[in-house]
Amino acid sequence: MSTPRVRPTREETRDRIITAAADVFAQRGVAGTSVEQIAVAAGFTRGAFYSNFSTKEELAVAMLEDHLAASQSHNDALLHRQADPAAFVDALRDDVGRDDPLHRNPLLQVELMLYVARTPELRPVLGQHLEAKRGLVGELAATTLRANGVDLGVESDQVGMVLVALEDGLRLHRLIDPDSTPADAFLDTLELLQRLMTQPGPDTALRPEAPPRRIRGPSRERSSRSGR
Amino acid sequence: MSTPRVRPTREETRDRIITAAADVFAQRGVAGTSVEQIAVAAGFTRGAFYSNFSTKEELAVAMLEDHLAASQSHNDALLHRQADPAAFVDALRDDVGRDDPLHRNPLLQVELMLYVARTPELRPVLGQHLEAKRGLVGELAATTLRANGVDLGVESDQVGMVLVALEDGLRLHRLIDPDSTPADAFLDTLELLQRLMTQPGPDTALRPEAPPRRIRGPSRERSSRSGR
DNA sequence: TCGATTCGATACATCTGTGTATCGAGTCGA
DNA sequence: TCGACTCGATACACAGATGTATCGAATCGA
Repeated sequence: MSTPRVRPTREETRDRIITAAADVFAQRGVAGTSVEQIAVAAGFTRGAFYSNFSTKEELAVAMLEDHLAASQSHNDALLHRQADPAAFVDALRDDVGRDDPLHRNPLLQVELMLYVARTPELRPVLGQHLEAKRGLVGELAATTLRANGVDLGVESDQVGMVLVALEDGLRLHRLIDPDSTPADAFLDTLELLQRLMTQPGPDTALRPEAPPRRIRGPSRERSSRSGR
Repeated sequence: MSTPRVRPTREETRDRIITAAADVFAQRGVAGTSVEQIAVAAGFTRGAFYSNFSTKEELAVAMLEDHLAASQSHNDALLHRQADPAAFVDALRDDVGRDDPLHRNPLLQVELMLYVARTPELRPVLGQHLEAKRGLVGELAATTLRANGVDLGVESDQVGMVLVALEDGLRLHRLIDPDSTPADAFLDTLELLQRLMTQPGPDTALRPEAPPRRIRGPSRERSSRSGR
């Protein structure tokens, strides 16, 4: 049998603190959270906190770096396994059901972005990540469009910039009004754009056989895609 | 001669406090700012603050409402004076050089959005404003497209949702890396989209006579548009 | 000009948060 | 099993923030 642990590993403690802090940061913000609140949320006292981190800011940085590393490796995997170049939207759809706790917490994501914006030495870190994501998304989009014989006349990086900004903008607005900004608004918009770009020109832009697609609305039902 | 005021009007004091608080909130966040810091930034003591507001939160709400009112009336004016329906981008371009201090401070805008997101009773207020802006932008876009004989097959509200989200997303990313997210990225993207939508179909999407337009880059120079 | 009132400054009591120093139980190697 | 070490809990000293009570100068009406 395994050793009946009474005291958790140092790393376990550290992870529990980070995980708990993620929730509290999302609720109250980094500045609005005390070390005590973090420790209690993790089931410890401040002693445990100061034994693992020297300041709240150090914890915030660790949390950010954890997330960026996870996100980065996820994105790399996404790019490499891209078998079907036309499945652009599907590839991004995989992004949704990720395990990373930060990824599932839009409030925390925005909070950390704001935190980074106010911390000059962190900006390059997130900036690089942002550019990488733009590159990935832009490349996926360009590949898809190219496969359809479309040339937008803009660099893929710029397409990436726009799409990633759109995603984060919708995320932000969803914090304010989830009803008017459904969770799948981004993916649905992607599909719409894809259709518009690979369609005949303006004169026939309205295709009767493809009824106007509702972006908003109860499109919760989604055809369960096969494995992977 | 006018009365040599020694003591500022109550309203002047209030406005000075709100204006000063806007700066401090942008720098440190609402939660990270003390009442003392606000008072000092406004050139007063805490006594003046508590004489005008009962809590920091009340000040934040007042600031938000001031901004929303200004923004709303601005948007209304924008809609009514829309003489040329094709000048969609130009209409929005007017939005840039506005006097409203909050409008000129993207960090504060995001900070307040996050503040609202965490304050349930404020969400409907900002939510309504968001929907109004979506409606305005969507309507402007739809009008422009209609004038070009384009029908996207989506409701204008949804176009508005996407465009406003794009604007805010770019704003957010600009906080992290202004170099890779130029100030005019949004307007340039609008122009690009407008061109794409009113262009011939995919087969001729690449128009040699219109060289690929750089969204990013030193496009700082902008042809000074004639008055109004 | 004189009282009444307004409003910002000052002083005070209280509370919350921080970081460190110390303690003690748990863990691990020999 | 024993001793050294690790790490979280506890206690303490200190700093900063909050809100209120009080004071006094500026303003306004008569």
